[in-house]
Amino acid sequence: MIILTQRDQSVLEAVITDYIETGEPVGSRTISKRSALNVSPATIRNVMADLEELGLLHQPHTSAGRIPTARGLRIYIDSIMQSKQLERQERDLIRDELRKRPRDVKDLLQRTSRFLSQYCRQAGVVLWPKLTVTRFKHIEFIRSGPQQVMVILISKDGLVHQTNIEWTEEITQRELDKYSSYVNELLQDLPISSVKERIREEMRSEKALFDKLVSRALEMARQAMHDSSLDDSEVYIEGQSNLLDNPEFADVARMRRLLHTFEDKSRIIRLLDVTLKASAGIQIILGTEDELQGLQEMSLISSPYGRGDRPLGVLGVIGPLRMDYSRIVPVVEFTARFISQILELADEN
Amino acid sequence: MIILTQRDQSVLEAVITDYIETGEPVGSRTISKRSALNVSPATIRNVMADLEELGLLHQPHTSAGRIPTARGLRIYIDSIMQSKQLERQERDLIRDELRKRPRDVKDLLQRTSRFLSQYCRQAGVVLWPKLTVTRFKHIEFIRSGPQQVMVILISKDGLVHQTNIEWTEEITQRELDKYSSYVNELLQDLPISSVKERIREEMRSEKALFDKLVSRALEMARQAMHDSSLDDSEVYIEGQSNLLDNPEFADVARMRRLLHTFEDKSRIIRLLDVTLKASAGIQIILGTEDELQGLQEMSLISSPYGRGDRPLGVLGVIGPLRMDYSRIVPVVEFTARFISQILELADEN
DNA sequence: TGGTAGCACTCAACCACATAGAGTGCTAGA
DNA sequence: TCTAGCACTCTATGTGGTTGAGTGCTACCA
Repeated sequence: MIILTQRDQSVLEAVITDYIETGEPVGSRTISKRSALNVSPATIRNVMADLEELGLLHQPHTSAGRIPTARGLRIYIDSIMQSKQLERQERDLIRDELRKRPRDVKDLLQRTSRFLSQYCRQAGVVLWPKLTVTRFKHIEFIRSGPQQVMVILISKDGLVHQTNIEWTEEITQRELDKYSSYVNELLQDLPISSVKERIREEMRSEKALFDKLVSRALEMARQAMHDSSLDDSEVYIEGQSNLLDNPEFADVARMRRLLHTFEDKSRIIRLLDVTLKASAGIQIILGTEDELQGLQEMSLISSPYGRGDRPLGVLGVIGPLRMDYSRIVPVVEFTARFISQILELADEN
Repeated sequence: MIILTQRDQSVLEAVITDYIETGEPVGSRTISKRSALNVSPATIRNVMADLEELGLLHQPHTSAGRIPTARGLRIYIDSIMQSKQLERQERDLIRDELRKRPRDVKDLLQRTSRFLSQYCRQAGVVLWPKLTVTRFKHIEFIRSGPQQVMVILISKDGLVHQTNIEWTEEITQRELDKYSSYVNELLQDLPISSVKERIREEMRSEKALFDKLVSRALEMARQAMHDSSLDDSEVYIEGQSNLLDNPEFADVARMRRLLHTFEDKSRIIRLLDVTLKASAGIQIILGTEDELQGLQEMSLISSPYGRGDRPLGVLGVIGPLRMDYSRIVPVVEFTARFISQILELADEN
């Protein structure tokens, strides 16, 4: 555990704030002039040397100023930084932006992602709710071939999921309708995670053993819910081009690495899944080599949305390590809360 | 109309092939050695000077070689280039790639886009089928609140579309089921473009005037089909990072412009719509300033897919002007044909 | 003992200048 | 009509010098 004196903290904060603003290494003179503590550059230099020894600052070359390391940022974020409060008008703006034209969930989340990217001038990211955490609302079997059935599954939150299944014998739409309505009745309001279980249970019941319709309907439902893609996650990343405006991406090689990472969504999904499972409010992950390969020098501010006890997905902002955390953190926090509200409303019915 | 001698054509072709390969301006000496016509560099220089005067070649500075202009490329593509035939094994590879795991349409097209990007090492692009060009298969009204109805609309090709409508009075799922089955009967197999018309017609019929259920069902269907998003297009662009590997994007400013363009999909959609409407097989658009703003120096190779008389969407490849057209054109062509086949099969039922 | 002033030192960034090499245009000759 | 040769142009690359920001260290002060 690193213990910093009040002055150390002030200097660290000053370096970081200035660095976040300018993106350039910060010299001792600048800090001496800017910061509240009235000490000379030479003194600052001593403190900075100490902070460098602790691994919180870094000097690109001997005659340059300092920039914060990931470790330095970590400490700043965890114990020094004060998140700015959102102004009322800012909150209103976010609300208006997200509330307009309440179309389907997909639209809402896509727009959220776009909004986050624009408002924070970084990349906005939203992890799509997994079906498995919502509740069953409706299923529909539709004949799409002599022995082919298209299945549409709808969750309480308004998520729509689509699969195809092959059936062993020819089947009419009329029969399928009967299956649908039976299964709908049976599974109404169940958490999707326990649907499989319920079906299996029911299949063992007396009714299923003797009633051909029931047993077939159950078999079809079983196949439909067996689909592995039920558990698939999807992720929206918007505003990647905002990242390019940061001077840290003057380097083309870096850009390329980053875009590659964004295209291979699975890695991002895995990362967001961590936040989802932690589900402990806002979370900030700094891209040191070990944690997010491919996102070195990047940083992720994210928060789960949904009910506290039942998070649906994750939303947040991806940007360079040099981001204005004190501004973006409350924006992400507020957005997550607001989206949760909207979705909860839908879920009531 | 520009008339070129045989030799002019050969030189133009040689410049372009070499330029496509290396990305560097091509000098007279290189061509003299490489090309089949055995003439000295000096002669080539004369020809090149002529071609430059015609606006087909361009010289970045006096002591550099030539690069083709968009106009030069146009002529090359239209009348000089011979598309390579696809090897059997290449065709098999494409087929295997696209046929595996026949999930829903979305998945298929997304994979197609990804495949095109990987195989051509450029960005792959797919314009999603518009609902309006397919035929009606199934509609489902689902209660999502006391006065709110979620509408799921499914087309023959397996496209799923979702809307919400507000209803003026409270309504039960049971009623909604009746509406669904009535509307399904009524609209079965109609082209979606004429569905609105059909509904209006039916609303004027005697039945609708006296039967409350019918009139309400029709009203609901009308509202559902009124949704402007029916006509929305969506577009998938994959493999943007491939573009970065081209040396022409060493320039960061250019990159940024390009990414911005890709994020504002509406422009791309408008562009692809042109191809869709022309529906005349493969089409190559070169990004001279006037045609595609934001895509300067880029080029689009695209082809509609679907039936000839009823194209569903467009797929293709976006890359720099310097692309291996002779290789990519047949790939796009074959892919479009193959995807059309797959979708047509689904449409039969 | 902690803070400060001063000074020598380091290093990137910038500029001016020189050089090499690729490629051209032009002219004279086959 | 084509080609060989030559002078010319222009970029890319490299070199050396200068500038300025910023440091570390030491000596001094309260």
